[in-house]
Amino acid sequence: MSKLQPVRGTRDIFGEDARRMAHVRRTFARVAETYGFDEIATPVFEFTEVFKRTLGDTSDVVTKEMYTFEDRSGDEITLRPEMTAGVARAYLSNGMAAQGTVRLYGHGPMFRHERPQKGRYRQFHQIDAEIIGDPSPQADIELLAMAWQLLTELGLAQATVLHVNTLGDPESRQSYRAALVDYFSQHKDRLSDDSRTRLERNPLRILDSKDAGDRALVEDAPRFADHLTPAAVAFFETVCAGLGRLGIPYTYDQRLVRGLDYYAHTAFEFITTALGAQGTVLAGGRYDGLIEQMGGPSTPGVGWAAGIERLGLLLDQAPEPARPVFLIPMGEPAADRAQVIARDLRARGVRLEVDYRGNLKKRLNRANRRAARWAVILGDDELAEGGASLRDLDSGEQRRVALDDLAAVLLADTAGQTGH
RNA sequence: GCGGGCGUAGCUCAACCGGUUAGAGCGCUGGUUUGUGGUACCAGAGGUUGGGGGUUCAAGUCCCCUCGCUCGCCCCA
Repeated sequence: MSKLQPVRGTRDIFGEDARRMAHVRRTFARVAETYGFDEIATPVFEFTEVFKRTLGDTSDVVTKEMYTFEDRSGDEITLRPEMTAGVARAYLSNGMAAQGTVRLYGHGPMFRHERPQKGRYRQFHQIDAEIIGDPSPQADIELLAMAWQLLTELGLAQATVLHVNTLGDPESRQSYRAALVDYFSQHKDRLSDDSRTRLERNPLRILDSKDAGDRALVEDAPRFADHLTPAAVAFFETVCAGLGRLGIPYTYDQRLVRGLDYYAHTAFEFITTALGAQGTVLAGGRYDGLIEQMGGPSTPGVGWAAGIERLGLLLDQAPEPARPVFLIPMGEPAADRAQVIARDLRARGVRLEVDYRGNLKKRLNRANRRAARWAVILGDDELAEGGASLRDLDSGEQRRVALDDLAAVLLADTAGQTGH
């Protein structure tokens, strides 16, 4: 069982899983286009620098989760652990600043070397949306509106809760961070081990610790709200008002944080309780400092990403496979004709499978198992008169149809169901 | 990276306090039937019981290691 197994944390996606994920992707693409986003596909690997600079040297993702290697020419390469860094790099590489604000969406595999769990893989897939170049809270609102519409169309809006918080502007953050460090340092002895390291590396993270002792301390910790500048407050209130106006339910969650310095203002997560410890299904926020940190001009940005597997897992039922037409030629001459007939029908858009083997009973049986809608039976009798027997596999009705009319008849019926 | 649970056919599961050729259902292939389905009957293929080592007259069953899956922690989609 060692050789023919996929690498830990990776898996083959087919059948129902593939259908669930395709449904998520297609729904997302449609909604994103509707909001005026253009598709972008960036490479699945980048120079390691790209992620190191944006994620910071101390984040968990960089220190212990990246798939990093040296390629044959000696370059340090990393499989992308998330999409934003690559998109930001593409924005700079292609001089997109000249276009003004850009709205980009994309999807694809991401890689993190973590312990797999339900809804968590080492290769997983995300959909991603970014608005780069727009400093206004309107951009945040649109992005959230789009996320909400996506979840609604997937039937998941009720299954998730939107948590929002503000991380303020840089001044707010610095002031708050200092206050937090000060406070927790005084109670260092009561902090959990994990949180003691957080205090060094990423003090905001202590706020969402799951440790009971930490939580007690957090109760009395300084509040971000008390350290926000008036401008930061105004920004956040605009976002919240927008959510209210659009009828998007949310809860203000002061413990929702992002560790890295380039984040600013809005942070949000859509959370479900249906996936165990992997409750976050779609998350994002504003990253006004990121592009500058990467070496570009100061450029605002907001975005979010969602796990396709997680969304797919939450769909209460998988999309049904499309129902094909089953072409059944009986005998050699019919089989020869069937090749041409099949090609012509497919060229006109009929979803068609041909079954050449076994007696009619067996073949109709297979047609059932493939959930075929129609069986087209082609035998000597039919061929003699240039027609075929068309059998409705739901009702059992059967009639003769001229070969020339076949495509029209089948397309008239399947038009409504071959969608997806 | 740390801790708990679990590994028997493609899938879901049997196999007593260790006991001799590891079974069943579903699925798959063929037949009853080159021409009418969702049913039936018959037959067949498919297992190094995840892998390795140990204890024993004897291991799917007990012990150790390892790999994989799974749940939680860290972190995150």
